[in-house]
Amino acid sequence: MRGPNSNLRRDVPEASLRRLPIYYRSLQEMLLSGVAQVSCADLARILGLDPTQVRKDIEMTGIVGKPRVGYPLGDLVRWIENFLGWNRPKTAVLAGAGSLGSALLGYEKFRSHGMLIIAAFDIDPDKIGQRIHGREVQPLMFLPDFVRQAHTLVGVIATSAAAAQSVTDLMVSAGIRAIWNFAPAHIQVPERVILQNEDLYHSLASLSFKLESKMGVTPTGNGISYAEDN
Amino acid sequence: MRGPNSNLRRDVPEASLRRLPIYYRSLQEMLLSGVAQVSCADLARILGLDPTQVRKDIEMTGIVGKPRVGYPLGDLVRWIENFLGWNRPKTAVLAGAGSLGSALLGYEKFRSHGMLIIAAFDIDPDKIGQRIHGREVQPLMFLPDFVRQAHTLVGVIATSAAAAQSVTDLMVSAGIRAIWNFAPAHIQVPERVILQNEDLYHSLASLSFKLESKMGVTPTGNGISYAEDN
DNA sequence: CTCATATCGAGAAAGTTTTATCGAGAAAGT
DNA sequence: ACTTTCTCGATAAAACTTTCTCGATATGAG
Repeated sequence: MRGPNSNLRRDVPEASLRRLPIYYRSLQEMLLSGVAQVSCADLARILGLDPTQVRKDIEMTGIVGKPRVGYPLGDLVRWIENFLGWNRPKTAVLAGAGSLGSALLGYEKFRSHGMLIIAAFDIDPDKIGQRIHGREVQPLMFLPDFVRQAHTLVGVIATSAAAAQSVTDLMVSAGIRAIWNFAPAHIQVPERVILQNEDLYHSLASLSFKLESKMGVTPTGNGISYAEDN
Repeated sequence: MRGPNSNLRRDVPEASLRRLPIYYRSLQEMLLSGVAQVSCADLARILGLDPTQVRKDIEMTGIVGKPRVGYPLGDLVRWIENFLGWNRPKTAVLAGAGSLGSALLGYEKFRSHGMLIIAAFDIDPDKIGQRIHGREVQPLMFLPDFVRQAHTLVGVIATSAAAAQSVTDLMVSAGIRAIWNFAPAHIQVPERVILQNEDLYHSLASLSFKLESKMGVTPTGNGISYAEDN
Protein backbone atom coordinates (compact mmCIF):
# COMPACT_ATOMS: atom_id res chain seq x y z
CA MET A 1 0.00 0.00 0.00
CA ARG A 2 2.20 2.78 -1.17
CA GLY A 3 0.75 6.18 -1.70
CA PRO A 4 1.27 9.79 -0.79
CA ASN A 5 1.55 8.91 2.87
CA SER A 6 4.06 6.13 2.44
CA ASN A 7 6.69 8.77 3.00
CA LEU A 8 6.88 8.76 6.75
CA ARG A 9 7.90 12.06 8.18
CA ARG A 10 11.03 10.52 9.66
CA ASP A 11 14.68 10.04 8.97
CA VAL A 12 14.98 13.16 6.93
CA PRO A 13 18.63 14.15 6.68
CA GLU A 14 19.42 17.57 8.01
CA ALA A 15 21.29 18.21 4.79
CA SER A 16 18.17 17.63 2.74
CA LEU A 17 16.17 20.01 4.89
CA ARG A 18 18.76 22.68 4.28
CA ARG A 19 18.73 22.15 0.53
CA LEU A 20 14.97 22.11 0.01
CA PRO A 21 14.67 25.90 0.47
CA ILE A 22 17.24 26.33 -2.28
CA TYR A 23 15.14 24.29 -4.66
CA TYR A 24 12.02 26.06 -3.46
CA ARG A 25 13.35 29.48 -4.33
CA SER A 26 14.63 28.41 -7.67
CA LEU A 27 11.32 26.77 -8.48
CA GLN A 28 9.39 29.86 -7.53
CA GLU A 29 11.46 31.91 -9.94
CA MET A 30 10.73 29.40 -12.68
CA LEU A 31 7.06 29.63 -11.83
CA LEU A 32 7.21 33.34 -12.57
CA SER A 33 8.87 32.57 -15.87
CA GLY A 34 5.90 30.46 -16.85
CA VAL A 35 7.60 27.06 -16.81
CA ALA A 36 5.13 24.23 -16.28
CA GLN A 37 7.23 21.10 -15.85
CA VAL A 38 10.57 20.60 -14.20
CA SER A 39 12.90 17.65 -13.75
CA CYS A 40 15.50 17.07 -11.06
CA ALA A 41 18.12 17.23 -13.77
CA ASP A 42 16.95 20.72 -14.72
CA LEU A 43 17.16 21.90 -11.16
CA ALA A 44 20.56 20.35 -10.68
CA ARG A 45 21.87 22.05 -13.79
CA ILE A 46 20.58 25.45 -12.74
CA LEU A 47 21.91 25.22 -9.22
CA GLY A 48 25.16 23.46 -10.00
CA LEU A 49 24.34 20.49 -7.81
CA ASP A 50 24.35 16.74 -8.26
CA PRO A 51 21.19 15.47 -10.02
CA THR A 52 20.96 12.37 -7.87
CA GLN A 53 21.13 14.39 -4.72
CA VAL A 54 18.42 16.72 -5.94
CA ARG A 55 16.22 13.75 -6.76
CA LYS A 56 16.78 12.17 -3.36
CA ASP A 57 15.89 15.43 -1.63
CA ILE A 58 12.76 15.92 -3.73
CA GLU A 59 11.70 12.35 -3.07
CA MET A 60 11.68 13.15 0.64
CA THR A 61 8.68 15.36 0.11
CA GLY A 62 6.73 12.38 -1.15
CA ILE A 63 5.84 13.76 -4.53
CA VAL A 64 5.74 11.23 -7.38
CA GLY A 65 7.06 12.28 -10.74
CA LYS A 66 6.81 10.94 -14.23
CA PRO A 67 9.75 9.46 -16.09
CA ARG A 68 10.99 11.54 -18.97
CA VAL A 69 8.92 14.49 -17.77
CA GLY A 70 9.64 15.31 -14.18
CA TYR A 71 7.18 17.11 -11.95
CA PRO A 72 4.45 19.69 -12.56
CA LEU A 73 6.14 22.84 -11.28
CA GLY A 74 3.21 24.18 -9.32
CA ASP A 75 2.65 20.86 -7.61
CA LEU A 76 6.30 20.53 -6.68
CA VAL A 77 6.35 23.96 -5.09
CA ARG A 78 3.27 23.13 -3.06
CA TRP A 79 4.65 19.75 -2.02
CA ILE A 80 7.79 21.37 -0.69
CA GLU A 81 5.78 24.05 1.12
CA ASN A 82 3.59 21.40 2.60
CA PHE A 83 6.48 19.16 3.53
CA LEU A 84 8.32 21.95 5.32
CA GLY A 85 5.15 23.24 6.91
CA TRP A 86 5.51 26.61 5.24
CA ASN A 87 1.83 26.59 4.34
CA ARG A 88 0.77 26.18 7.97
CA PRO A 89 1.29 29.46 9.82
CA LYS A 90 3.02 29.33 13.19
CA THR A 91 3.29 32.22 15.58
CA ALA A 92 6.54 33.19 17.23
CA VAL A 93 7.76 35.61 19.85
CA LEU A 94 11.04 37.48 19.78
CA ALA A 95 13.22 38.24 22.77
CA GLY A 96 15.80 40.97 22.33
CA ALA A 97 14.99 44.07 20.33
CA GLY A 98 18.51 45.12 19.46
CA SER A 99 19.76 45.63 15.95
CA LEU A 100 19.55 41.96 15.05
CA GLY A 101 16.11 41.59 16.62
CA SER A 102 14.90 44.61 14.71
CA ALA A 103 16.26 43.18 11.48
CA LEU A 104 14.41 39.93 12.14
CA LEU A 105 11.17 41.81 12.82
CA GLY A 106 11.63 43.41 9.41
CA TYR A 107 11.85 40.13 7.52
CA GLU A 108 8.43 40.24 5.89
CA LYS A 109 9.13 37.02 4.03
CA PHE A 110 8.94 35.01 7.22
CA ARG A 111 5.18 35.37 6.95
CA SER A 112 5.00 33.63 3.63
CA HIS A 113 7.17 30.88 5.08
CA GLY A 114 4.77 30.13 7.85
CA MET A 115 6.58 32.04 10.57
CA LEU A 116 4.80 34.99 12.14
CA ILE A 117 6.71 36.91 14.75
CA ILE A 118 3.75 38.44 16.52
CA ALA A 119 5.43 40.09 19.48
CA ALA A 120 8.77 41.41 20.66
CA PHE A 121 10.08 41.56 24.18
CA ASP A 122 13.05 43.18 25.85
CA ILE A 123 14.27 43.97 29.31
CA ASP A 124 15.72 47.36 28.46
CA PRO A 125 13.36 50.17 29.60
CA ASP A 126 14.58 52.34 26.74
CA LYS A 127 13.42 49.78 24.20
CA ILE A 128 10.11 48.93 25.84
CA GLY A 129 7.28 50.85 24.22
CA GLN A 130 9.13 51.43 20.99
CA ARG A 131 7.41 50.27 17.84
CA ILE A 132 9.59 48.23 15.52
CA HIS A 133 8.17 47.28 12.16
CA GLY A 134 4.68 47.57 13.54
CA ARG A 135 5.15 45.68 16.77
CA GLU A 136 5.48 47.31 20.15
CA VAL A 137 8.30 46.09 22.32
CA GLN A 138 6.92 44.73 25.58
CA PRO A 139 8.58 44.01 28.89
CA LEU A 140 10.18 40.61 28.96
CA MET A 141 8.17 39.69 32.03
CA PHE A 142 5.02 39.79 29.93
CA LEU A 143 6.34 37.08 27.64
CA PRO A 144 5.10 33.99 29.50
CA ASP A 145 1.50 35.17 29.72
CA PHE A 146 1.56 36.25 26.12
CA VAL A 147 2.91 32.91 24.95
CA ARG A 148 0.30 31.04 26.91
CA GLN A 149 -2.57 33.13 25.62
CA ALA A 150 -1.46 33.05 22.01
CA HIS A 151 -0.47 29.39 22.14
CA THR A 152 2.83 30.31 20.60
CA LEU A 153 5.24 27.46 20.02
CA VAL A 154 8.29 29.23 18.64
CA GLY A 155 10.67 31.56 20.45
CA VAL A 156 13.31 33.61 18.71
CA ILE A 157 16.26 34.68 20.81
CA ALA A 158 18.19 37.74 19.74
CA THR A 159 19.48 38.76 23.12
CA SER A 160 23.02 39.02 24.36
CA ALA A 161 24.85 35.80 25.04
CA ALA A 162 24.62 36.49 28.75
CA ALA A 163 20.84 36.66 28.73
CA ALA A 164 20.23 33.79 26.33
CA GLN A 165 19.95 30.94 28.80
CA SER A 166 17.62 32.68 31.21
CA VAL A 167 15.40 33.88 28.39
CA THR A 168 15.35 30.34 27.04
CA ASP A 169 14.29 29.00 30.40
CA LEU A 170 11.56 31.61 30.58
CA MET A 171 10.28 30.65 27.16
CA VAL A 172 10.43 26.94 27.83
CA SER A 173 8.59 27.24 31.09
CA ALA A 174 5.88 29.18 29.28
CA GLY A 175 5.37 26.35 26.83
CA ILE A 176 7.58 27.25 23.89
CA ARG A 177 8.49 24.10 21.96
CA ALA A 178 11.08 25.41 19.51
CA ILE A 179 13.87 27.90 20.05
CA TRP A 180 15.56 29.75 17.24
CA ASN A 181 18.70 31.03 18.87
CA PHE A 182 20.64 33.91 17.36
CA ALA A 183 22.63 34.67 20.50
CA PRO A 184 26.26 33.57 20.46
CA ALA A 185 25.75 31.16 23.31
CA HIS A 186 25.39 27.43 23.80
CA ILE A 187 22.02 27.10 25.47
CA GLN A 188 20.48 24.04 27.03
CA VAL A 189 16.92 22.98 26.44
CA PRO A 190 14.87 20.02 27.62
CA GLU A 191 14.61 17.00 25.37
CA ARG A 192 11.17 17.95 24.15
CA VAL A 193 12.20 21.37 22.88
CA ILE A 194 13.73 21.83 19.44
CA LEU A 195 16.79 24.03 19.30
CA GLN A 196 18.05 25.68 16.15
CA ASN A 197 21.23 27.63 16.56
CA GLU A 198 22.12 30.45 14.23
CA ASP A 199 25.48 31.26 15.67
CA LEU A 200 27.52 33.52 13.43
CA TYR A 201 30.74 32.46 15.06
CA HIS A 202 30.23 28.89 13.93
CA SER A 203 30.19 30.17 10.40
CA LEU A 204 33.02 32.54 11.03
CA ALA A 205 35.18 29.71 12.27
CA SER A 206 34.49 27.67 9.20
CA LEU A 207 35.05 30.60 6.89
CA SER A 208 38.29 31.78 8.37
CA PHE A 209 39.70 28.29 8.69
CA LYS A 210 38.94 27.46 5.08
CA LEU A 211 40.27 30.77 3.86
CA GLU A 212 43.58 30.29 5.62
CA SER A 213 43.82 26.70 4.46
CA LYS A 214 43.31 27.80 0.91
CA MET A 215 45.71 30.70 1.21
CA GLY A 216 48.33 28.43 2.68
CA VAL A 217 48.64 29.88 6.15
CA THR A 218 50.28 27.45 8.54
CA PRO A 219 47.93 26.89 11.44
CA THR A 220 50.61 26.41 13.97
CA GLY A 221 53.85 28.23 13.66
CA ASN A 222 53.18 31.61 15.16
CA GLY A 223 51.99 32.89 18.43
CA ILE A 224 52.66 29.67 20.24
CA SER A 225 56.01 28.27 21.16
CA TYR A 226 56.67 24.57 21.26
CA ALA A 227 60.23 24.66 22.50
CA GLU A 228 61.14 23.04 25.77
CA ASP A 229 59.20 19.83 25.47
CA ASN A 230 60.30 17.30 22.94
CA MET B 1 58.50 12.63 13.40
CA ARG B 2 55.41 13.68 15.14
CA GLY B 3 55.13 17.10 16.60
CA PRO B 4 52.97 20.16 16.63
CA ASN B 5 52.89 20.25 12.85
CA SER B 6 52.00 16.65 12.40
CA ASN B 7 48.43 17.84 12.40
CA LEU B 8 47.99 18.69 8.76
CA ARG B 9 45.48 21.42 8.15
CA ARG B 10 43.33 19.06 6.13
CA ASP B 11 40.31 16.84 6.42
CA VAL B 12 38.77 18.81 9.20
CA PRO B 13 35.10 17.93 9.48
CA GLU B 14 32.75 20.83 9.03
CA ALA B 15 31.00 19.70 12.19
CA SER B 16 34.18 20.08 14.22
CA LEU B 17 34.73 23.56 12.88
CA ARG B 18 31.26 24.51 14.00
CA ARG B 19 31.76 23.09 17.47
CA LEU B 20 35.14 24.63 18.22
CA PRO B 21 33.64 28.09 18.76
CA ILE B 22 31.34 26.58 21.36
CA TYR B 23 34.29 25.19 23.26
CA TYR B 24 36.16 28.43 22.77
CA ARG B 25 33.46 30.50 24.40
CA SER B 26 33.04 28.13 27.26
CA LEU B 27 36.78 28.05 27.83
CA GLN B 28 37.02 31.81 27.84
CA GLU B 29 34.39 31.97 30.54
CA MET B 30 36.37 29.46 32.58
CA LEU B 31 39.47 31.55 32.08
CA LEU B 32 37.69 34.46 33.73
CA SER B 33 36.77 32.17 36.61
CA GLY B 34 40.42 31.49 37.20
CA VAL B 35 40.49 27.85 36.17
CA ALA B 36 43.95 26.70 35.09
CA GLN B 37 43.49 23.20 33.73
CA VAL B 38 40.66 21.67 31.77
CA SER B 39 39.91 18.21 30.44
CA CYS B 40 37.73 17.22 27.53
CA ALA B 41 35.51 15.44 30.00
CA ASP B 42 35.00 18.70 31.91
CA LEU B 43 34.03 20.54 28.77
CA ALA B 44 31.69 17.80 27.69
CA ARG B 45 29.98 17.82 31.05
CA ILE B 46 29.48 21.57 31.01
CA LEU B 47 28.16 21.68 27.46
CA GLY B 48 26.16 18.50 27.57
CA LEU B 49 28.09 16.93 24.72
CA ASP B 50 29.81 13.61 24.16
CA PRO B 51 33.30 13.53 25.74
CA THR B 52 34.78 11.55 22.86
CA GLN B 53 33.52 14.04 20.35
CA VAL B 54 34.93 16.93 22.31
CA ARG B 55 38.30 15.20 22.46
CA LYS B 56 38.28 14.51 18.74
CA ASP B 57 37.50 18.12 17.98
CA ILE B 58 40.17 19.42 20.35
CA GLU B 59 42.70 17.05 18.85
CA MET B 60 42.11 18.70 15.49
CA THR B 61 43.80 21.83 16.77
CA GLY B 62 46.98 19.85 17.32
CA ILE B 63 47.34 20.55 21.01
CA VAL B 64 48.79 17.71 23.08
CA GLY B 65 47.37 17.11 26.51
CA LYS B 66 48.46 15.20 29.55
CA PRO B 67 46.69 12.10 30.79
CA ARG B 68 44.77 12.55 33.99
CA VAL B 69 45.18 16.33 33.72
CA GLY B 70 43.91 17.61 30.43
CA TYR B 71 45.12 20.85 28.92
CA PRO B 72 46.38 24.13 30.36
CA LEU B 73 43.35 26.35 29.84
CA GLY B 74 45.20 29.34 28.48
CA ASP B 75 47.10 27.22 26.01
CA LEU B 76 43.97 25.52 24.79
CA VAL B 77 42.24 28.82 24.15
CA ARG B 78 45.23 30.05 22.17
CA TRP B 79 45.49 26.81 20.20
CA ILE B 80 41.86 27.11 19.14
CA GLU B 81 42.30 30.76 18.24
CA ASN B 82 45.36 29.91 16.26
CA PHE B 83 43.79 26.93 14.60
CA LEU B 84 40.76 28.91 13.47
CA GLY B 85 42.86 31.86 12.49
CA TRP B 86 41.10 34.14 14.93
CA ASN B 87 44.42 35.59 16.04
CA ARG B 88 45.32 36.67 12.52
CA PRO B 89 43.23 39.68 11.54
CA LYS B 90 41.54 39.66 8.15
CA THR B 91 39.82 42.61 6.58
CA ALA B 92 36.38 42.34 5.03
CA VAL B 93 34.01 44.52 3.05
CA LEU B 94 30.26 44.57 3.39
CA ALA B 95 27.77 44.99 0.58
CA GLY B 96 24.26 46.01 1.54
CA ALA B 97 23.67 48.50 4.32
CA GLY B 98 20.13 47.54 5.20
CA SER B 99 19.01 46.47 8.63
CA LEU B 100 20.96 43.23 8.56
CA GLY B 101 24.07 44.90 7.17
CA SER B 102 23.86 47.53 9.89
CA ALA B 103 23.55 44.85 12.52
CA LEU B 104 26.63 43.13 11.17
CA LEU B 105 28.58 46.39 11.22
CA GLY B 106 27.68 46.67 14.87
CA TYR B 107 29.11 43.30 15.85
CA GLU B 108 32.17 44.53 17.66
CA LYS B 109 33.16 41.01 18.59
CA PHE B 110 34.06 40.21 15.00
CA ARG B 111 37.24 42.17 15.59
CA SER B 112 38.42 39.90 18.35
CA HIS B 113 37.68 36.95 16.11
CA GLY B 114 39.98 38.13 13.39
CA MET B 115 37.32 39.63 11.16
CA LEU B 116 37.43 43.36 10.52
CA ILE B 117 34.67 44.81 8.36
CA ILE B 118 36.49 47.91 7.25
CA ALA B 119 34.04 49.29 4.73
CA ALA B 120 30.39 49.19 3.72
CA PHE B 121 28.94 49.62 0.27
CA ASP B 122 25.45 50.06 -1.11
CA ILE B 123 23.78 51.04 -4.32
CA ASP B 124 20.99 53.05 -2.71
CA PRO B 125 21.71 56.81 -2.92
CA ASP B 126 19.81 57.34 0.32
CA LYS B 127 22.18 55.08 2.18
CA ILE B 128 25.40 56.28 0.60
CA GLY B 129 27.13 58.81 2.83
CA GLN B 130 25.42 57.60 5.99
CA ARG B 131 27.67 56.61 8.82
CA ILE B 132 26.83 53.27 10.40
CA HIS B 133 28.75 52.24 13.48
CA GLY B 134 31.62 54.46 12.43
CA ARG B 135 31.87 53.47 8.82
CA GLU B 136 30.60 55.59 5.95
CA VAL B 137 28.54 53.79 3.35
CA GLN B 138 30.18 54.11 -0.04
CA PRO B 139 28.81 53.61 -3.53
CA LEU B 140 28.97 50.00 -4.59
CA MET B 141 30.99 50.93 -7.65
CA PHE B 142 33.88 51.93 -5.39
CA LEU B 143 34.10 48.43 -3.97
CA PRO B 144 36.49 46.86 -6.48
CA ASP B 145 39.14 49.57 -6.15
CA PHE B 146 38.81 49.53 -2.40
CA VAL B 147 39.23 45.78 -2.24
CA ARG B 148 42.29 45.89 -4.43
CA GLN B 149 43.94 48.66 -2.46
CA ALA B 150 43.22 47.15 0.93
CA HIS B 151 44.04 43.61 -0.22
CA THR B 152 40.78 42.49 1.28
CA LEU B 153 40.00 38.81 0.94
CA VAL B 154 36.56 38.54 2.53
CA GLY B 155 33.28 39.90 1.23
CA VAL B 156 30.10 39.97 3.27
CA ILE B 157 26.86 40.05 1.33
CA ALA B 158 23.79 41.48 3.05
CA THR B 159 21.96 42.64 -0.04
CA SER B 160 18.63 41.54 -1.40
CA ALA B 161 18.47 38.14 -3.01
CA ALA B 162 18.11 39.77 -6.40
CA ALA B 163 21.39 41.66 -6.09
CA ALA B 164 23.40 38.89 -4.47
CA GLN B 165 24.81 37.22 -7.57
CA SER B 166 25.91 40.41 -9.30
CA VAL B 167 27.50 41.72 -6.12
CA THR B 168 29.27 38.40 -5.73
CA ASP B 169 30.62 38.62 -9.25
CA LEU B 170 31.81 42.14 -8.56
CA MET B 171 33.61 41.03 -5.44
CA VAL B 172 35.15 37.97 -7.04
CA SER B 173 36.43 39.93 -10.01
CA ALA B 174 38.04 42.36 -7.58
CA GLY B 175 39.96 39.56 -5.91
CA ILE B 176 37.77 38.54 -3.00
CA ARG B 177 38.55 34.96 -2.01
CA ALA B 178 35.81 34.24 0.51
CA ILE B 179 32.15 35.22 0.46
CA TRP B 180 29.99 35.28 3.55
CA ASN B 181 26.51 35.33 2.10
CA PHE B 182 23.54 36.48 4.18
CA ALA B 183 21.25 37.02 1.22
CA PRO B 184 18.54 34.40 0.72
CA ALA B 185 19.93 33.32 -2.61
CA HIS B 186 21.94 30.45 -4.01
CA ILE B 187 24.95 32.16 -5.48
CA GLN B 188 27.63 30.67 -7.69
CA VAL B 189 31.32 31.28 -7.14
CA PRO B 190 34.42 30.02 -8.93
CA GLU B 191 36.19 27.01 -7.52
CA ARG B 192 38.89 29.09 -5.87
CA VAL B 193 36.46 31.17 -3.84
CA ILE B 194 35.11 29.97 -0.51
CA LEU B 195 31.40 30.39 0.00
CA GLN B 196 29.74 30.41 3.37
CA ASN B 197 25.98 30.69 3.29
CA GLU B 198 24.04 32.07 6.20
CA ASP B 199 20.62 31.56 4.80
CA LEU B 200 17.92 31.95 7.43
CA TYR B 201 15.45 30.00 5.37
CA HIS B 202 17.62 26.91 5.56
CA SER B 203 17.29 27.10 9.31
CA LEU B 204 13.66 27.97 9.14
CA ALA B 205 12.97 24.90 7.05
CA SER B 206 14.74 22.69 9.52
CA LEU B 207 13.02 24.31 12.47
CA SER B 208 9.51 24.21 11.14
CA PHE B 209 9.85 20.67 9.83
CA LYS B 210 11.13 19.38 13.14
CA LEU B 211 8.51 21.27 15.09
CA GLU B 212 5.70 19.80 13.05
CA SER B 213 7.20 16.34 13.22
CA LYS B 214 7.37 16.59 16.96
CA MET B 215 3.90 18.02 17.27
CA GLY B 216 2.51 15.27 15.10
CA VAL B 217 1.37 17.23 12.08
CA THR B 218 0.91 15.04 9.05
CA PRO B 219 3.06 16.40 6.27
CA THR B 220 0.79 15.40 3.48
CA GLY B 221 -2.91 15.33 4.00
CA ASN B 222 -3.97 18.88 3.47
CA GLY B 223 -3.75 21.37 0.69
CA ILE B 224 -2.97 18.85 -1.99
CA SER B 225 -5.35 16.41 -3.57
CA TYR B 226 -4.20 13.10 -4.93
CA ALA B 227 -7.39 11.98 -6.56
CA GLU B 228 -7.65 11.67 -10.31
CA ASP B 229 -4.47 9.86 -11.23
CA ASN B 230 -3.44 6.32 -10.42
C1' DC C 1 3.73 0.85 -34.27
C1' DT C 2 8.45 0.36 -32.84
C1' DC C 3 12.63 2.22 -31.16
C1' DA C 4 15.62 5.49 -28.98
C1' DT C 5 16.13 8.57 -25.19
C1' DA C 6 15.55 10.92 -20.96
C1' DT C 7 14.09 10.67 -16.22
C1' DC C 8 12.20 8.66 -12.16
C1' DG C 9 12.71 5.49 -8.27
C1' DA C 10 15.16 2.14 -5.77
C1' DG C 11 19.00 -0.32 -4.16
C1' DA C 12 24.09 -0.75 -3.72
C1' DA C 13 28.53 1.19 -2.95
C1' DA C 14 31.64 4.57 -1.34
C1' DG C 15 32.78 8.05 1.63
C1' DT C 16 32.06 10.83 6.11
C1' DT C 17 31.06 11.56 10.58
C1' DT C 18 29.91 10.01 15.02
C1' DT C 19 30.23 6.84 18.75
C1' DA C 20 32.45 3.03 21.22
C1' DT C 21 36.54 0.58 22.85
C1' DC C 22 41.22 -0.05 24.48
C1' DG C 23 46.04 0.69 25.87
C1' DA C 24 49.38 4.01 27.88
C1' DG C 25 50.68 7.30 31.09
C1' DA C 26 50.21 10.79 34.82
C1' DA C 27 48.51 12.05 39.36
C1' DA C 28 46.73 10.84 43.99
C1' DG C 29 45.97 7.93 47.73
C1' DT C 30 47.60 3.88 50.47
C1' DA D 1 56.94 2.48 46.20
C1' DC D 2 52.67 0.42 44.68
C1' DT D 3 48.02 0.53 43.28
C1' DT D 4 44.04 2.84 41.72
C1' DT D 5 41.82 6.05 38.95
C1' DC D 6 41.30 9.24 35.46
C1' DT D 7 42.19 11.11 30.86
C1' DC D 8 44.55 11.28 26.57
C1' DG D 9 45.31 9.37 21.98
C1' DA D 10 44.44 6.00 18.64
C1' DT D 11 41.90 2.39 16.51
C1' DA D 12 37.58 0.08 15.44
C1' DA D 13 32.76 -0.13 14.79
C1' DA D 14 28.39 1.95 13.77
C1' DA D 15 25.55 5.31 11.75
C1' DC D 16 24.71 8.46 8.44
C1' DT D 17 25.21 10.88 3.93
C1' DT D 18 26.44 11.13 -0.66
C1' DT D 19 27.32 9.14 -4.99
C1' DC D 20 26.88 5.48 -8.32
C1' DT D 21 24.25 2.06 -10.94
C1' DC D 22 20.33 -0.09 -12.93
C1' DG D 23 15.64 -1.29 -14.34
C1' DA D 24 11.05 0.71 -15.41
C1' DT D 25 8.38 3.93 -17.88
C1' DA D 26 6.70 7.86 -20.50
C1' DT D 27 7.56 10.74 -24.50
C1' DG D 28 8.90 11.79 -29.16
C1' DA D 29 10.98 10.37 -33.58
C1' DG D 30 11.13 7.33 -37.36
